[in-house]
Amino acid sequence: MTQPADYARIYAAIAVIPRGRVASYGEIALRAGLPRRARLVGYALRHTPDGLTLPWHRVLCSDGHIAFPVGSVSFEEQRQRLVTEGVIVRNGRVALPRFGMHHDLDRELWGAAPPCE
DNA sequence: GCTTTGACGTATG
DNA sequence: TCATACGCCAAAG
Repeated sequence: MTQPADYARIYAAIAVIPRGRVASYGEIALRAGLPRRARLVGYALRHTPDGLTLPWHRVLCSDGHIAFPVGSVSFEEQRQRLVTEGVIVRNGRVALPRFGMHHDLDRELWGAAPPCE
């Protein structure tokens, strides 16, 4: 069932994530029209074609933690890239309610300033 | 073709 | 918050 077009949509969905924002594997899968296929997103990222550059560091697990093992080179690189974009990473985790794409709705409700902190 | 392996996710205790 | 279990499914061997 999985076709080349599926991967294209996965890569496209990732490319759309705004700077300073993050999304989960599950969200990407959903946006790509592939519900419950978060693992496929992981596979797609692992095998990103040469020449295609993506904001892969903006993809996290559903609870906001970095998928790589803590301390691994990839982990550090992802954390660094996120911090560089202004995303707060604490203990290998990101506060999805604040940095997730879904947070856009809150802006309309609360304005520029977040309700807390 | 069957088994194992994941850059995952949800449920449950 | 941590752990364990199970669902998921394309690739790899």
